[in-house]
Amino acid sequence: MLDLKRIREFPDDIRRGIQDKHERGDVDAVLDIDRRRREIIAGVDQLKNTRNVVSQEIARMKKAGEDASSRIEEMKGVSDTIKSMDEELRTVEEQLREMLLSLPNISHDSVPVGESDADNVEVRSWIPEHTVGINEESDEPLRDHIELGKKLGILDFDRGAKLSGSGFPLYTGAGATLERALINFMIDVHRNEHGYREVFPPFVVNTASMYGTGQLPKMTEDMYRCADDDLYLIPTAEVPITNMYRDEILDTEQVPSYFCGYSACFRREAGSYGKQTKGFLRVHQFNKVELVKFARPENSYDELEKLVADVEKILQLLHIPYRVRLLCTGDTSFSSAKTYDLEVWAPGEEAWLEASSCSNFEDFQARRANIRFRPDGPKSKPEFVHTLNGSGLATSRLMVALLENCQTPEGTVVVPKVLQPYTGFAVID
RNA sequence: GGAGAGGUGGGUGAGUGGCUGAAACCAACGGUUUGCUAAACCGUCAUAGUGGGACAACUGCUAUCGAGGGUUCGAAUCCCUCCCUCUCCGCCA
Repeated sequence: MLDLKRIREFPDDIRRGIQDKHERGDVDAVLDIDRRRREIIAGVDQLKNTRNVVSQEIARMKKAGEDASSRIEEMKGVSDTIKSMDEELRTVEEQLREMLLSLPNISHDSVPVGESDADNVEVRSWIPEHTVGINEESDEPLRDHIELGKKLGILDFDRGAKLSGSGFPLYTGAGATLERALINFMIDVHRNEHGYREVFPPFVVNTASMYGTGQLPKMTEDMYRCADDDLYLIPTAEVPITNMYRDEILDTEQVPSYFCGYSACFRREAGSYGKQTKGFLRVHQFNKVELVKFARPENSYDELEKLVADVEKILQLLHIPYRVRLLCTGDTSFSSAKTYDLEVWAPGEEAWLEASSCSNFEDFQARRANIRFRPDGPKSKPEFVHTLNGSGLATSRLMVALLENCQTPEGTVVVPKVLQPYTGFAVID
């Protein structure tokens, strides 16, 4: 949610920002309704004041044994007016809130203006000195992850579909072990080397949480919902982890703080059928280790760079080639002010796959979720924190890259050194 | 699923219709005292909206005692609905 005062003061900037982001939002309507709201407040507060004053007087008169009936009669009318004005105010504020909730975050100045993926800017790329598998010298054609998965008996898409439908992958044998190893490895690196505190969140959350991080109201059709309990399956651990501190004021020393946590992620991917649906590329359930930061506003962009570096470290340790791209305004998500995507190279697909998205939301989520902190000791006035998060990383896409990069000409897969303590085996064959 | 209990400020916890935005205590913060620490004492100690003011200091008003509605001149206090938490029993991983 944007700051209403900021909209009042710089309406043109907001209009342009919304346009750059290719979102919709009627700034003038917001300003109109805000003006109306303040009118009502001015009037009704005045009336409440008289009511309070006169009520006190009535109390005093009664105590003194005087007759207060005329004053009481007078106040009946006032009370009725207050009631109807309060009702109108509530309606107006609800409208305003809905409008504000539907306005996107505005991109940071450092974000290139652009329309789509084509306008994203590659910031850097990284290629390991040596590959884990052996593929460059061989004449054997590279296999893709589906073929590898089938041949090695580690991914069973058909039976996954039998259980739940397409897009619900089933890992078997060494595949299941490898998946678990990846998760544990990533959490350990972030916890032990990057200073993140580990959390294990619930996988379903209530609507307030979904509003807090910005999934609601816009992404309703993309989420799985348990209608009987009015709970949603989380599309990312960002939701529960960021919402841990919803409606709280953090102490000075609690900011910045870093959290990492694993969760399964559930996405309906409505409307994307037919696109990249084969194998692991787009699934309804996947595993992800998420990084979340609560940062001070003045250095949240430094925190974003560090966050990206923390994710890169994982890929480097796994010897997986990747590139970092800065998303343009049009490709940046609704809630984010600035986003870097990390894309891993999948040689079997001959494609870059988005495996991580790292964003600074500034105070957009914090304002929605009402997460504040005292910037300068226990007496200082609360301010909204800046929230950041990034996938560190999503295992589905990572698994594709890993299998395809670490395959041998014989069709086996070499497990990267750093994962071997977690898997207990060095080769999948 | 059955039966109960309860939701008040950072915490504990008073408060059953009007000088209660809310006692008291603890924590925290500032200070006095002190060789240092401790103790003691004094003081400060919510958030938001809206207006004045230089979008300062400061200040007026309004709101907030789980949420919403009702009764009343007036509600933390009475009534209704909902939400949440806890305890016991049953069932179950």
